[in-house]
Amino acid sequence: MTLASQLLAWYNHNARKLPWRNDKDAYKIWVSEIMLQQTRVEAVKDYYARWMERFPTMAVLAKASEQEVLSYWQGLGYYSRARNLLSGVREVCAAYGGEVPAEQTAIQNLPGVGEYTAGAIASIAYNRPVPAIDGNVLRIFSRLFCLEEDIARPATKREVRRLVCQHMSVEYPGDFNQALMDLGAMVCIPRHPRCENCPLTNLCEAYEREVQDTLPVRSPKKAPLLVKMAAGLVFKEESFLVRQRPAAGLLAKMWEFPAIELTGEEDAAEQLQAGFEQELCQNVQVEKKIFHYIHTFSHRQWDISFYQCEWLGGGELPSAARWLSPADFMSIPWAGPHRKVALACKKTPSL
DNA sequence: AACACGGGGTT
DNA sequence: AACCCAGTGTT
Repeated sequence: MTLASQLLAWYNHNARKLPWRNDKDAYKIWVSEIMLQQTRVEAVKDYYARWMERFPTMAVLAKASEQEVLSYWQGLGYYSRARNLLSGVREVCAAYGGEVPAEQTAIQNLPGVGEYTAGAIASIAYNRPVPAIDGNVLRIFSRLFCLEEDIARPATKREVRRLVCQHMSVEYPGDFNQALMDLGAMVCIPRHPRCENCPLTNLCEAYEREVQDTLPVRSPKKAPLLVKMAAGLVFKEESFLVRQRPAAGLLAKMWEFPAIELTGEEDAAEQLQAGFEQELCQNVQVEKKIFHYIHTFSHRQWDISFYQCEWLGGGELPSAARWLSPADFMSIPWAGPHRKVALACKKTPSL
């Protein structure tokens, strides 16, 4: 018996039934892999179903607008994934005759597709004998071979890649890679692995030495930066003033109620009013605070207050800003906590 | 090598 | 409250 044969035997009886495993369509594998990056399976299921209903083929997706695509991604996070997926699919339609290429190197040249995702698509959709090394695989192999170096280090990843290539199934690379994902999700889980259910304990050095709970080793993350913000809700003739965020950076191209980062000691209302003047050429009277949210990202935390404002007049709006009726609120992708406020405003436009 | 990039579930 | 997740791109 080999590692691969033991793993595949286990997989044949324990594979999870997942919506994107119903066939080997490279586009479906691609979409699922991108959605699953840094995102839990349970969170992805609903998004995947809605996505496939609206964008069942690459030809359909290629013709959709970026804004609509972002709306379908709204709430999943890491929005560059959606923008890259759209441009990647357009590239496949234009340069590859509408077929996802089968070579890992070609797949990896598509935007948003790195080594892991290219390996997953090549192995699952095209049966290419290439590894797909993600957090699950790093965790499993760090335990199997008792690797005590930080798994974030390139040297550790190279060592895992070497070991995976040495042990992977050449006959069933797609099932082998998916089996590792399932093992990582159900048995060799991050904390307190369920070794009593594992098909590989006879090969596992960490199990042998009873150190499976101490692996993998990873460097500590730094605390998120705290950012205080103020946003203004300006209502005029049945519409609210909204604007699109810049094309790059956090929540790129998503929409928000005009907001500023608060600095120093100055009064929040004063700073917000000045922001409307400077950035939007609008004169507003900041009134009372009506919403407050703490929104935590992976690397920063917004402490954001939403103020009701009275519109007193203004010049022409910059191109990124416009008046939008609450009836149209769900047609645009909202930036994080702004969506909650938009929903509240939609329900009670008067406020 | 370090950092930017979301959001939510688990412990 | 800390930790983690089917990572990729930029600096």
